[in-house]
Amino acid sequence: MHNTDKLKQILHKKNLRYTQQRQEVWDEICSTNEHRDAEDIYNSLRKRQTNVSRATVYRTIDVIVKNNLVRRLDLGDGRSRFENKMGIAHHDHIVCLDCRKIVEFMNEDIEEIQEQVAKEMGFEIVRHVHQLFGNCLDEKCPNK
Amino acid sequence: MHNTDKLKQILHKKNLRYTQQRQEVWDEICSTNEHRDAEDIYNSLRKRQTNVSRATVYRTIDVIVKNNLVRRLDLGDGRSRFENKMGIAHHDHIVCLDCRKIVEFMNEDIEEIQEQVAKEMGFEIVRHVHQLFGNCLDEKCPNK
DNA sequence: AACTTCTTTGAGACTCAATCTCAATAGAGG
DNA sequence: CCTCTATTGAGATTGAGTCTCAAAGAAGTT
Repeated sequence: MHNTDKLKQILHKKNLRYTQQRQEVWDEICSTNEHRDAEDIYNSLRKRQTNVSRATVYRTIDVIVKNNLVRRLDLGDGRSRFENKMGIAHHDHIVCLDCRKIVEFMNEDIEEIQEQVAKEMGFEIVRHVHQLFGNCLDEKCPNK
Repeated sequence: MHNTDKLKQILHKKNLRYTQQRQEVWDEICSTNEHRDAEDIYNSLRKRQTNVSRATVYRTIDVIVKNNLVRRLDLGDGRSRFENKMGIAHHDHIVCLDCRKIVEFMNEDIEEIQEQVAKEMGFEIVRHVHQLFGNCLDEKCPNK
């Protein structure tokens, strides 16, 4: 399904209005697979002469996060990153402490065990955060 | 080892000074096993007439976190919680979305698999964050 | 005990991501 | 094209945490 249609569909379903600004923000987010923060997205929009206010960028991101088009990532550095979720399977993240590279991983066994652990402790998991921080062995990474 | 000695020892090793204020903050942190934030700790100190400034509370927490007496916990709600690490084994956390109860868990298999996964992806893990968010089945929990 | 050196403290200013306010603007169904 | 609401933009505000700098105070030295 095309970007425009997907956004329109969701906004309509929730009785929200389809606006130029929301489309611009959504287009911007769809334009790369990097993990960018709200400020980056805002700046990219300005750079291509698209005037959407900072408040609207934040508000639009909230809407699309709540509607599962985008995932909010909190890597503990004080600002949220966002990643397009369209057609992307669940995964968690490994972050290089030197070059800040972010790599995705997914392990079915971990997923199962954590489900089991939670059950044993009397919990039903709604969501989880699993992040590994370390050093990558990449040649181009500083500290090599 | 007694609280006072442990703190003195560490400060001395790092050529930092042992002060009344640092002792007060450390005592306050040792006084419970809850996961409190800096503001809570600051308020508890004031409540018992102990005047340590907010800046000093934050600075002291930084010192003891860096020296492994205390663990900083980021549960994604915008402020750090702290937990005493003295004699406490490694564990991760399950958080109830309804009552905010925090329970600890530890699973050796998950620890091993995540180490393995990181290795396969060319990383050496330095630290990790693993948090499960969900609903507890506790009778006293709201939404029951 | 007095001296010296260097660290620490407190009060409040400041930062920075994110949220809020409210008047003006503009979707969308009739 | 009207009406009813939702949305927008600019800038103020929030809140956790950090910084500044003069004054206070550890701790080693004589």
